[in-house]
Amino acid sequence: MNAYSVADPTTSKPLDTLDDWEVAVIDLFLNAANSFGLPKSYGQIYGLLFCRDQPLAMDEVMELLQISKGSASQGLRALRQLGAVSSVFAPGDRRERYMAESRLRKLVGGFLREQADPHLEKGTARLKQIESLVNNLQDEDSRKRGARRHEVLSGWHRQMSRLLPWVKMIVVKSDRLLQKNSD
Amino acid sequence: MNAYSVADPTTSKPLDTLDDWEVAVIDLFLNAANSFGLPKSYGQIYGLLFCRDQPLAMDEVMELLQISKGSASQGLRALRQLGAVSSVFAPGDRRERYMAESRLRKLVGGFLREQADPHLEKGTARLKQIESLVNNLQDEDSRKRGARRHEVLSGWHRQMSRLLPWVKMIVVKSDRLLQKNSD
DNA sequence: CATGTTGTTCAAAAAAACTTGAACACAGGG
DNA sequence: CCCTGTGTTCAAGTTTTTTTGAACAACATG
Repeated sequence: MNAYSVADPTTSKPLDTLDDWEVAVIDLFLNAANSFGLPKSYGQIYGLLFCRDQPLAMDEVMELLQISKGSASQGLRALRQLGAVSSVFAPGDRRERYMAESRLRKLVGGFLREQADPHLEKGTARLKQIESLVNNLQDEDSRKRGARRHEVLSGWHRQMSRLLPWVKMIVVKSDRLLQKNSD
Repeated sequence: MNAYSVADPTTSKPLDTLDDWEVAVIDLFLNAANSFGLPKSYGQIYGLLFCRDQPLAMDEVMELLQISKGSASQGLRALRQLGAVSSVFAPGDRRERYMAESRLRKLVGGFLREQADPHLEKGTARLKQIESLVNNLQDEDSRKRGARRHEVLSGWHRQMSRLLPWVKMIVVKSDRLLQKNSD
């Protein structure tokens, strides 16, 4: 047993508790979420669903992870938004049930679409703003220095824009080389 | 003039204040640092140095950005560690002076080396731990499920390990295509 | 409709991350 | 040696982010 185990002996069926390896996987995703700048509860929720064969309902997620209704609701929404989680309805049950997307290319694609792409767009606007501020400068030397910096930033922006499609493509390519579609 | 301008009229030389475009660039890097999971002060410091032709000393950074000694010291150390900032000594001045690295491939390389590589290493250890926990399971079906999940995670880990060198290479390649070495 | 179930929202509480500044260490001069 | 300029450290304070839970909306069901 471990910290996530449910104490109540009347609910001691395996699916109501977490195995030790599941706790380890959940913790792995908790840390991963952190390094991607996402709340740790998102990582926990994804990790839990990732471990399970059967989709889970929100109250089961709350119970197993010992998190609040609010966290579960917001986490599941964000994960669906990222394409990391999808939902299904079991016949005869009004509750929505959630399962993890475990194809890496989908996860990477969703993350880049939601996080990187918006940044690139904002970057375009910011670069324009900087350019105009630089052009307003009176002093010749200052304007030249500003213009050089603007060029460097534009170059970075261009390269980043080129890089992203490659990142997606490489993941797909590895995917095919491995002759699987589940990673 | 802007929020970063120094009020004291006795120090009104251009290099003691920030141009509007510099403020915009600093803000750009502030936001970028945030999205890379770095403290915003790191972004500000890098942004300031990026704008300048001449290397700045720590007290100049503090003054221009209005940040504390501690932030400046820690920020500069971290940025040097990342390879984003290098230091030089001007003759006849005991202070260390700092300048920004503006070659994208160096920045990306340093970031990946300091952030991604350690994660991959920790991942290897975690995967071993998970594997052993899975192998300890008594129940046949549980063990099988755990083993499948471990395989998926190992596959992701492998793909990520392969992806990183490509990311570095693509940046270098663009670098050459552009026939420049300053971005 | 009244009721129970499911899920969302959001203000307040808690936790985490960042910044500050005073104390400290170190290195040259004088 | 002592003093001054430079930079680091870290406990405490501040800010930001995340989590919580009670109130609320939506909806099916009897």
